[in-house]
Amino acid sequence: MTNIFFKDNKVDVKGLIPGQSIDCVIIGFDQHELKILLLKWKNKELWSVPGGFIYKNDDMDSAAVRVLKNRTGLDFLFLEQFYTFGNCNRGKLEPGFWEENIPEFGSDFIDWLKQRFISTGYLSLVDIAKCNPVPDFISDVCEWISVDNLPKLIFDHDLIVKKALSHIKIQINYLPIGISLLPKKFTMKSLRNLYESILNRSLDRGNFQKKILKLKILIRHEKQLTGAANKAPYLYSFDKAKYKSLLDEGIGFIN
Amino acid sequence: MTNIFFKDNKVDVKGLIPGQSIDCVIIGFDQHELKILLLKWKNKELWSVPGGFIYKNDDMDSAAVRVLKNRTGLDFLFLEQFYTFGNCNRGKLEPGFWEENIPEFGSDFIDWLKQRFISTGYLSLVDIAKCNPVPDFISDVCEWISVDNLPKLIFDHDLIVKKALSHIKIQINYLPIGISLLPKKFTMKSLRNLYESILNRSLDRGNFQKKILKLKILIRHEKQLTGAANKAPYLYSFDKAKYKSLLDEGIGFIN
DNA sequence: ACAAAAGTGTTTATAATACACCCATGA
DNA sequence: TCATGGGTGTATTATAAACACTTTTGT
Repeated sequence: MTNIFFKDNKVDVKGLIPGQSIDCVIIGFDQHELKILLLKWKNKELWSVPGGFIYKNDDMDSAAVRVLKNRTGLDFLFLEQFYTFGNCNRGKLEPGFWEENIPEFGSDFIDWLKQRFISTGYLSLVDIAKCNPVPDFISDVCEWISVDNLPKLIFDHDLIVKKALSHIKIQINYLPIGISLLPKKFTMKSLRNLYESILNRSLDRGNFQKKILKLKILIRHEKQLTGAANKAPYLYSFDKAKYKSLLDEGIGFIN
Repeated sequence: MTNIFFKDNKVDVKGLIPGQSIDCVIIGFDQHELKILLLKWKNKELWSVPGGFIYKNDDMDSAAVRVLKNRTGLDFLFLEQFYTFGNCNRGKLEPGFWEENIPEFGSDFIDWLKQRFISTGYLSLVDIAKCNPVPDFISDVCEWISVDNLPKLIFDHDLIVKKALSHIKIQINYLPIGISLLPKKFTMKSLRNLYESILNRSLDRGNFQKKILKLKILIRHEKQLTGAANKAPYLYSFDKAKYKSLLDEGIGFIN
């Protein structure tokens, strides 16, 4: 639990910028599908994207880094702002929601939560295997959920997730997709599956392989004997330096 | 002058969301170059992008529409959010700046202005000929300035402009470039010049023409006799319906 | 030997690029 | 009739798409 804005066991709201929040869409890739890190609210069948607030002497980006660190245990992740959600009716809940669900945090905090919030959405791409998901003060579960099978989300978080996913799709050639979402060593099939999941269409096996090999950003390693009755695939890793220098002009092997 | 938050000749700050602002990068195209609508602050050699604040019962998008309307006299323009600027040191000015420059607005407003602001940047593309630039309460000039020759800008407005221009460049195939920035009828050369200005490189004349004609979004009109000693160019206009249906998938004639 | 999936090659179609050609215009 | 810029065509190259062929693996 992030406890930085707690004081005498009550939430100290004074140090926070009012009316402004951060929401992080944290994306991972698990074998064959994209997943998103979600929080399940205590005693509710209601989920949300991890979020947080901004300190008065904090850059907004730093606040996003903090949220990410608190939920995943990870630092130095890819993190990028993608949209700010500012509709005036975006935070509506049934009356008494906060009082029922988090009475222990005190009425000052509850009043504070009831104000209108403008929230800036951040996108992060992470390797699920490295993550250590931790619930926050308002949730009891923090879990990877398939983006194809999302539960009921609070507020406008379904919109936030949708925007984030379309951001990834549009920016696919300019985001560190492979290097952020895959483990250090991976097969060509994994990499292709990843791109197929994001684009939501199948890509020709042979052409995909040819194109990405031509970019010279992959290092080929030993074969991986899977035990299956077929040819074993090579393992690959990224040449980080080449990957990053290519990223600026776009890793344009998909159109 | 926008006077909606004035009351008894003083600025009434109560109705506004504190700490949150809008900045509009309004882009036009004048013959051969991209221009941006800037405000010159009273008695200062200091310019800024038009901005404004958000009412407590106002969507952020509506606030941006209002700013645009107030500065240009125009409604129904292309307007799109592109980034939110949230560094904690982004509003620094020398001490006494507000007191010296706008004492007439009262100390409540000045105190209010001194708080930290998180500002969301909006991009608008407009036809310069249709605009009627109007200064706001803090400026005495509202003028189109070439983006290649920007004056000293206040706060982080140079960063805001830079981000907006790179946004246009990256999103070029998904923005209503031609239809927003050009007059109703235009020559092929104007259209090409526009794209060249945005991309900051020259495009082959023949290929450009062939590609855009193949999209079937242009309607050819009468020739325009320029008085020059050469073949007269055709005038074109956009087929709005076809243009808009193409935009979703990207007007992809530039790579 | 066979099925299955990996790695690579081939063919075809499409698109990008460079630039050549002819035409209209006013001096 | 000449220079200038506009409209269009062509040859070349590069890229994309479809899919065929070969290789490796375990049964």
